[in-house]
Amino acid sequence: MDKKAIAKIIKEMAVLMEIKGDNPFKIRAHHNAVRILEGLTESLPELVASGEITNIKGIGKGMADKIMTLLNGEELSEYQQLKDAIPPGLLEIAKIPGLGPKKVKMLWKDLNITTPEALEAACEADQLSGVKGFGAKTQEKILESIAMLKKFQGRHSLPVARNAADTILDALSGFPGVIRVEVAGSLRRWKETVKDIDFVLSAADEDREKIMAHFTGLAAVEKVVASGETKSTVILDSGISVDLRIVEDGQFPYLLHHSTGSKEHNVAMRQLAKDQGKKISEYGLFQGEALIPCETEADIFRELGLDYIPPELRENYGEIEAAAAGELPELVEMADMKGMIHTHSVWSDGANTVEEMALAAKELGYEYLVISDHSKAAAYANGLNETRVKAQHEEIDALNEKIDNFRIFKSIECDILADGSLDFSDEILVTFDMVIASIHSKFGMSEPEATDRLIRAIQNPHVTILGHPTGRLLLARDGYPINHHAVIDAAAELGVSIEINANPRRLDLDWRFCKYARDKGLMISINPDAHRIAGYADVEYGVGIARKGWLRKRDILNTYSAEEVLAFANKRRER
DNA sequence: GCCGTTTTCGGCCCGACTGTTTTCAGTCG
Repeated sequence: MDKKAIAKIIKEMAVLMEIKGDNPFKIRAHHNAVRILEGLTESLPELVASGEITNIKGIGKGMADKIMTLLNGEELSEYQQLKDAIPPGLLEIAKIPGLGPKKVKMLWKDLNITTPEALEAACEADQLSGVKGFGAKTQEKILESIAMLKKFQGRHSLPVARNAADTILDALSGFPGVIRVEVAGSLRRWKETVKDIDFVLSAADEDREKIMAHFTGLAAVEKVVASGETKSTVILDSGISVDLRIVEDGQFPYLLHHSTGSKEHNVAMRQLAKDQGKKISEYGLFQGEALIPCETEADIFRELGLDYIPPELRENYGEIEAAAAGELPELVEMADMKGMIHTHSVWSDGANTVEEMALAAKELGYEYLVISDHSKAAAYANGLNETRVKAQHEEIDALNEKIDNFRIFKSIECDILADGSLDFSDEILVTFDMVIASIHSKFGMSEPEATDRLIRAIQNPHVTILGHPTGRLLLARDGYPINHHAVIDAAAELGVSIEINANPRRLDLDWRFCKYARDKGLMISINPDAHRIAGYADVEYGVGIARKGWLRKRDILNTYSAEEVLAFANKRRER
């Protein structure tokens, strides 16, 4: 059983224990373990085998034993007992907003409701309103929640969320009485998908009501879920839930920090404050009863003895310790990006000509463009055969003559075949300035097979960059399973770069592996995979994810000049 | 279930909103 499956089971155990009514701290320990597993970059079997796993804060002997049992494919008796004791449909019911473990248990014990379908029927038959703690309103809300869950998957892609957030931010920032307003939450932290959007806003007490009314009355608002003096929640017509919290301006930085999260970062920050004899909440940083005045988030961090922690890093994955030690990385920025790598043209499945793509990149201030159309195996994408490759190279040579102060590199997004070989011979590959190798077929592999396939591919000396390493499509399909650890080690060893595919549907390499890759000396490339000029804008998502992964300018291939990038490709070929 | 060197037992972050109450439990972030 792999890490992902183990995390899923421990998570399920936590929910089952909640419904059962177990010790809340035991439950929290399980939730913590899930998060640790999800963020783990080291090989789980190795950590367990060496016993190192119990050195991870939050994993003790008990949890290590559970993990080991599952890892060995053995049955976990505690899990089986929980499953035997609690009907499986309750797990689905627990996902319905507004229904927590206590109410789920009550539905089960009092009404014998154990499936979402039964719950829906019971609501329609008005059977809930008589149960203690439930009422007509609750019943109505459950029906709405069930309908909403059916309509929307619950998470949203970054472009959908950012567009919605920008629109609301515009509407709020110009409104009378608004002093400061910012997007917080997972969107500010650059998570790869978001569940909702959080706004924090400062205003005088007397202006709150009209600002709240303005917010809940916005054209994009489909439904007002909750509306209070300091906090409101709405659902937009696009299906995203949006929270707005309002405080007086003096509290703004504390609320911004609190609402940005992550939850785990906040818990650790509160503990840190407590250790220093202070207390932090969304209302302030306190020494005893006295507020420690802070104008900005940076002031808050400074008062706690920390460097400013950029929102992207606030996941409690070591950023607080690094900030205390003055060892936070100087993160890569959009302005550092010098070239567009991994782009397509009309030669394969792109919408613009090479010339149009080049002129647009130049216009945006970039110094070079790497054109990497699909190779012949990608027939569905009008992939290039050997003859057309030659013709495209002639076109690129001519354009390089014609366009001043700009460089177009000849490249190819070369398909990795099932056995790990590439679909062009070395005689053809050598004619490219650099080669991106990607998998586009035969996704149904086991982890060892897929890992081996990728490593074999990058062992070809012509390969410069590994494209979208897992092939995942966010919110749509999981990638093929790979051992990230092994692939990153191999790439670092060979001098091959791995891309962060900046398309917001991919964002693959996952940010959780970036820091490990960086520390292995791997060069990361932030690539738009642009199929049209507008696709260049996706680089911003890639930079956001790279920042989230602790990457600095020097870790990113396309922050280097055209000559340096070419040198990188040539150096790999010489190895 | 995890943690810790003034602890191996006794803690474990904090507050708003809702609905169903008439003072609060449950849920959420």
